Amino acid sequence: MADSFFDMVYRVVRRIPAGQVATYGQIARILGAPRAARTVGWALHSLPEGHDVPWHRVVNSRGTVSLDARGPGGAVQRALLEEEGVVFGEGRIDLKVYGWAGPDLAEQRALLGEAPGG
DNA sequence: ATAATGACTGGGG
DNA sequence: ACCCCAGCCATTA
Repeated sequence: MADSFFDMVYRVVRRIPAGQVATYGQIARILGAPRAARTVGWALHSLPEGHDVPWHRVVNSRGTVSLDARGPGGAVQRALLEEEGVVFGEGRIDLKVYGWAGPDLAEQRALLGEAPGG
């Protein structure tokens, strides 16, 4: 399978530029499933080993890491983001500043897998 | 086909 | 602004 929702999530996440972050809900919306935010998180949870997906650029709507912020996972995500220039204020990210604007309409269509012929 | 899981999200006190 | 409750959807066994 190469068109599963999970793979779609990976494609969108790969579109997130360094130094910016997106929310699970935002990715879900881009995929046309505004209520599938949980599934987006699960998709990242199901990430294989040899992946090249910048999963760390995905945070929750609160602007905080959904991983165990107190555990190694959260620390890793935060470290990766800080390496890209993302600043944490009070343990949170200002989505208004570092929030990804999202893909272009054309890009979104491509991510949705819609044919260019209509 | 059903039941269970999960890195979410929004509203009210 | 923060915490808790209920709804949501896709994948898995």
